[in-house]
Amino acid sequence: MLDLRETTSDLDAVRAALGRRGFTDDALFAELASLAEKRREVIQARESLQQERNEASQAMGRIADKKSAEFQEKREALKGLGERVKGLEAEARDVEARLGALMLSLPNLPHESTPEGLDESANVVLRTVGDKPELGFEAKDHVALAEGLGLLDLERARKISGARFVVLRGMGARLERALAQLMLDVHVDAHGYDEVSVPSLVKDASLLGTSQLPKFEDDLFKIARHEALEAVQDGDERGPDLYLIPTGEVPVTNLHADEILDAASLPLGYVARTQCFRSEAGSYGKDTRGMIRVHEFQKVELVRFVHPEEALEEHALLVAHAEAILQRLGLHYRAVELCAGDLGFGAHKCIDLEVWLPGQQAYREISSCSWFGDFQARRMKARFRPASDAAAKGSGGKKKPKPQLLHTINGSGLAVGRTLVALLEQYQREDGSVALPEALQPYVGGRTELTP
RNA sequence: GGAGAGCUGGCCGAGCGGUCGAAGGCGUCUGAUUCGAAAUCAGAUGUACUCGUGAGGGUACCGUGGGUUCGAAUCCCACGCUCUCCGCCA
Repeated sequence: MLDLRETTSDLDAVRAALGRRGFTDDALFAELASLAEKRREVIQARESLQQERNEASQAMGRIADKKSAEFQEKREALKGLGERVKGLEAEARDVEARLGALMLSLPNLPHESTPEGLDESANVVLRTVGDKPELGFEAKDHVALAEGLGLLDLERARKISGARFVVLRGMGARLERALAQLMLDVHVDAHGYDEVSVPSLVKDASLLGTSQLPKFEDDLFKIARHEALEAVQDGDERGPDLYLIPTGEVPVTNLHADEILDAASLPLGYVARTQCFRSEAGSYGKDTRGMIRVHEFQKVELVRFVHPEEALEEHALLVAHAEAILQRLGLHYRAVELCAGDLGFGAHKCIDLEVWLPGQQAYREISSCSWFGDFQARRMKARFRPASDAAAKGSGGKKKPKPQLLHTINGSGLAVGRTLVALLEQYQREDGSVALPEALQPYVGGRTELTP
């Protein structure tokens, strides 16, 4: 969420910044401006009436004899004041709720370094690492390879769960496990992240915090609990209130919701392997084959909580951490800076890592590393207290600095399933066997290749 | 599934219609003491909104929403969340 005061005090700047990402809605901005003004008026009216009520009631309290005629008289005189206060309170709440809903619907402002452009064609390739493997034969795709090697059983996945689910077997299952473990080990031991193991089901408030809700409910799987179901059947408005996480970002980022952290504890870095669930509504016909786009997959997620002044460098650092995995595995990939129009809803700046898939002759996203500025932190109320700095010391002031919103950064490090796909496709041999990179070998019992 | 308890400031925890933004403790900060530190003593220490150039003023917040009342952290109702015990279960 954007800051209300900053947004309304310079609405044109916000409109221009959001315009960069193709977000234009004049009616919305007009309503925002008028609601913001209305809000001030109502707040002022409410507060002055509250003050009147408080002063009168306190005067009542000071009258010793509650049975006196004076007391009775004053009480009569005050009847109705409370009602008027309540009326204004309700009005203020209504205005603030409408304004809040509008603010929640605004995406984040792109960072100044974010390239111009309205769709992915304007994304900028920052660097390409490694080379496309020269196979010398026609590349098979991961489905053909995996089925040839007995790693993948899509038919049975369909039987037990339906389309867009995957069953891995034998070395397929083991490779998934090995990859996740390699990733976790590198991030913990080499990059200094704290490993956490977190729930796959979260409350709506958590999804609101990381900005999957309220706008992207259709992308999520909801869990209907019995009580909640009954409430719905009884005509109650309340819906199910637990969701399957679409990414580890949600539970991990919300670890510090509603907290005020010590400045000295920053930056904080967490890594988690989680199951991820996506409804993939609206992606009919896209990537229907194999394990590129499925309802359930594993991902190793990196999340950093950082000081705003260090955020830009911290973002680059997280990208480097994710890249390190690709490099250890010897996978050819490129880093792409998303243009303003391709940014995710909450992102301030975003760099995608795209791995080369010979079977598709295309680069495919394997990690998306976003810097959210204070967009998520404001929704989550995740703050830190700055260290008392030299300025305060010099002036002899002993005021504690005010809490300030953190910046959040996250990215996959990496999507496990897609890493497996890339591995198979890039290391494939003409006979359908697949070599295994050295870094992975200790995790698969020393095996150096997969053979049919 | 059954029974019960609770939700108060950075944390713990008292309060149970007006004098309560809220005792006390812990933590933190400042000062005294010290060669320095620990210990001790004294003082300070919530968040947000709003008015004001400023100094400063006002308002809200004791899980959330509603009700009773001149007045609610305190009473009533609903909801949410957390916890405990029993049952079931990885």
